[in-house]
Amino acid sequence: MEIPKAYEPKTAEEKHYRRWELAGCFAPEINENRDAPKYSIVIPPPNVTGSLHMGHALQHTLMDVLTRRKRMQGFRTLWLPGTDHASISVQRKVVELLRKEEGKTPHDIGREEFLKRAWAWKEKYGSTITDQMRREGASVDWSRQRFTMDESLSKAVREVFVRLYEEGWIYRGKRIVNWCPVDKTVISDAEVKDETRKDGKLTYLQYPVKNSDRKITVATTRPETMLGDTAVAVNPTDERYQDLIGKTIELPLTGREIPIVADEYVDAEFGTGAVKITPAHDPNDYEVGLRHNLPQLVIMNEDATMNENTPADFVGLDRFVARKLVVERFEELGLLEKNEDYEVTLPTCERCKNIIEPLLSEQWFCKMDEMRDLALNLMREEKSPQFYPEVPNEKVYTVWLENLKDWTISRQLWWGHPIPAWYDENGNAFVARSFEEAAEKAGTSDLKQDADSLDTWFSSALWAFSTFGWDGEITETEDLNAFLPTDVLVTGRDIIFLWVSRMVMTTLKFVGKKPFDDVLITGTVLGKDGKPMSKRLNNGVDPLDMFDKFGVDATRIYLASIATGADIRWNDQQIETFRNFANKIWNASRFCLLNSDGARVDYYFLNPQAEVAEIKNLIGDELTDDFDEEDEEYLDKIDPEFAKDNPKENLSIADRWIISRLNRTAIEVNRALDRYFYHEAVSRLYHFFWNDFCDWYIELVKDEITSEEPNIWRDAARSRIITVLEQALRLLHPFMPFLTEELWQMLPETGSNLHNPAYEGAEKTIMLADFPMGDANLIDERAESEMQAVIELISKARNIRAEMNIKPSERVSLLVAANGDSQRVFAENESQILKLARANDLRLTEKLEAPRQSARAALSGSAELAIPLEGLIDFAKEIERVEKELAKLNTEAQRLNAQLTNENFVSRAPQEKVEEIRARVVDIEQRTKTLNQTLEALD
RNA sequence: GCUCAGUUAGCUCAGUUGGUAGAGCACACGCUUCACACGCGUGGGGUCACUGGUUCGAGUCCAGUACUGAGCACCA
Repeated sequence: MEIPKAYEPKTAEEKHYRRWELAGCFAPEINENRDAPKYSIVIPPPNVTGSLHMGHALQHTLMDVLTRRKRMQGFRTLWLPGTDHASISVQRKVVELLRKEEGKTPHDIGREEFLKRAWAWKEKYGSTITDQMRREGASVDWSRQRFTMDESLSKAVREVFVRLYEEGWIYRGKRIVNWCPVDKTVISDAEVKDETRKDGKLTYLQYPVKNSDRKITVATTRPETMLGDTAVAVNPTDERYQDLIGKTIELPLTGREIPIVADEYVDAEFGTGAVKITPAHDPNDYEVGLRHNLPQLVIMNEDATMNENTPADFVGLDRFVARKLVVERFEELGLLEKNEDYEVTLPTCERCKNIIEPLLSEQWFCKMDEMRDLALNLMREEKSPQFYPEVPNEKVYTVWLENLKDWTISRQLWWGHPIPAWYDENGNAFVARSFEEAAEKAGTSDLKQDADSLDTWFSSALWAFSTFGWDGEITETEDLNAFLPTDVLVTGRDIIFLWVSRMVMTTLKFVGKKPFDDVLITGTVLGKDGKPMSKRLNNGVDPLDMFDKFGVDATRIYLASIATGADIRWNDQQIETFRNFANKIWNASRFCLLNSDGARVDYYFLNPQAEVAEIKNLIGDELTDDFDEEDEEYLDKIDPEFAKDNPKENLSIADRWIISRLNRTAIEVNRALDRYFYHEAVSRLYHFFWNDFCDWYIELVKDEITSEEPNIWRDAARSRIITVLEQALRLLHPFMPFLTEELWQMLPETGSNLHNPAYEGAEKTIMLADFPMGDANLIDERAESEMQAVIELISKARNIRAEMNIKPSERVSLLVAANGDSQRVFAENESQILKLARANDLRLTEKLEAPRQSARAALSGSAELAIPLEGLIDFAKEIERVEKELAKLNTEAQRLNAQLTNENFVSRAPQEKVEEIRARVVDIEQRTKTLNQTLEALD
């Protein structure tokens, strides 16, 4: 077999995905077990405008690891993919394309034509991200792929809108909203992001009082809005302004006269104690305006230029230009009191980052009270959904719900779900599932549909059940029954409000079920500079570049190695670690494969007792006369006399040790993944594979399996190592699907017989192999401690060699003093010890008898090691080495003794603990004694 | 302003019932050891931000301080 020396990720990556997909491995239908428990995840739908970024790669990896493991465990597993229509993003792309290619605006071509272009755009570019998901190895069921504007999902949107309207939760009203002048649409509170700027100004403007030489000073961060002022307010108790309440102000620049009103809202302590009131451009002013019956004067256009309600020389000016001009004019009039630096917090549009303009506007709103309570009750009564990590996410979620305000759901966009409302010529609204229904309600067909569309998050809110076929008319489907609630939602913390909470609310209301059990909130992958990746900072890392450079598997397992929920600063060196790990797996497998003649993958090599039990179960406990020929080959397996000569049942300490380590690892990996502790699972696998399997097990059995002589003992050893490897590959598969599949296919005698019973008929693939759960009965504490002693002996010998500068080619002798039991262990592993310590003989005695010219080391269990170094020993150096060791022991002894002489410790600490410390002190004393003798001998 | 999180080896980070401080990388020394130099062996390196408290015992629990970050509120 020709196997390249270095792992080439591309080769494996190109080979397997399509095969898996064609074989139907991703669909739940592959599972042949009728009674299999289900496991389901619905993907957070990426935007059709998006291309894969590190956040996706992270989330997809985490979802795929869970999905692949559960699938291997025999669950009926579904990971449902899909995409989101992303109305603002697509709209912006299409507008831009239109401008560039044809120099036209959307209004030039009209709504219908615009939507055609938008669909075309979606068809052309909308699958970028789903193609990239194939590259990631994401085992999603493409046959169930959804898009938020699919007919069935759109129908669900209309249905939900109509029902909420009919129940009075959705209404149309005039309110101050967040207006994005660049996207030219309203956005919801949740889509506004506050940004603090230090270069703001607080401008103090003087307003002359009519028929008086008094002026009243107001402060503002947005001077241009004074053009829309319809009052000045002061606190009713403010003595400074008592005589001015009820007077009139001649508003400069406008020629308008406005009243001075008294309102509790004004804080007398802040600024000048007088506030300009602009009801149409500020939410607080709006409220004040309502209380005092003030006019609502809108002074801006939808692109945030000044409108015809402003003086002629302002009309058409951008808001920021107008701002400067207002200040200039006030200065000219001598009415500018001051203009001081001020730190301001500006509302910005989450999507386009431009500054939001609060604006009076008529929109559709959704009152959340009822659905909010459903969600809060679910949390209170069932503590659901369960957040991971629970702190701080559960609180963030709950507090947000408690303070929830009405949701602005209309958008001035064409791309999206049209609002199912029609107006007659008098402007009466008819909300209906279709035009026909609306016409019936209105009693006329002379209706015009609402020009706006719905917030993209409105359809996303239904994603948990609309993806399973719920459309309002159809409310039960096989998938809905089978897969809802899903097991876990994996997503980022930025959309807990925008999405997670809303799915909980709508699913409870419309399906009467919770959408998911768990919510796993991932951290943010930051750039190398520790800041969130962004185009502006140019600190982004493209996952596809990482795939090319380090391989998909290395990238995946690196992403999984990040502690759950923690932010991570991107670092190429970390991913390189896992690229090297992939190569290590490749080469260890290569070694096993190069020595695999006569070997086969057979789990019973790792658990012969299970085979014996199975055979006994098969043929009965007693060997009766009707024992037929066919059974004879089993004889050696159940008869202790024969078993002696059966290599399958004669396990060395090293064999029992690696089997124990393997099972311990499997148990820990499963335990960790059950708690979404991916990083712990990765760490366990990494160290099991690299340290236990490669550094020790391969080295310990190397001679045996590379022996030239083919015989049953060698073949058994080969089968054992290759079976351990195969188990390790299964454990690694959810993290590194391509590498493990590539290698697994090369192993001798792998087939669908290794599959989980649920997939017996399927084409052979590791992704359907039974996931090892680990068997606690195969954890062998004794083998582990015995092997630990062997490892310690070898390590100490190597340490002496390195510190004494003994050439690798120089063979040494090992003199070891140990008790009977330890001697047996060392003797059993003599050849391995000699090889790995580069020694040519090992002498085991009760008491150490070593020449003066020896280097020595104390081992655990009162054992001692000496290496005679006649002519080689550097006494000064050896003294130094031993003293260093003694110093270490001394520090520890002091600390432990301090504890033991502390009466409080001895009397109050658990007896167990005290005994443990005592035992350690004894051990340290023993070692110290040994080393002191060594020093004496050296003097 | 309120709330929360973080502060552990040069770097990036683990450390869940309080009981000998860990990993990877980097660093030093030595290796053509027949799977792997994307490697092998050995080693050095930390008063776990600071102050106080609880405890026989604190990286771990409590209070406070400093710095970093996030969310919410305010923002005339």
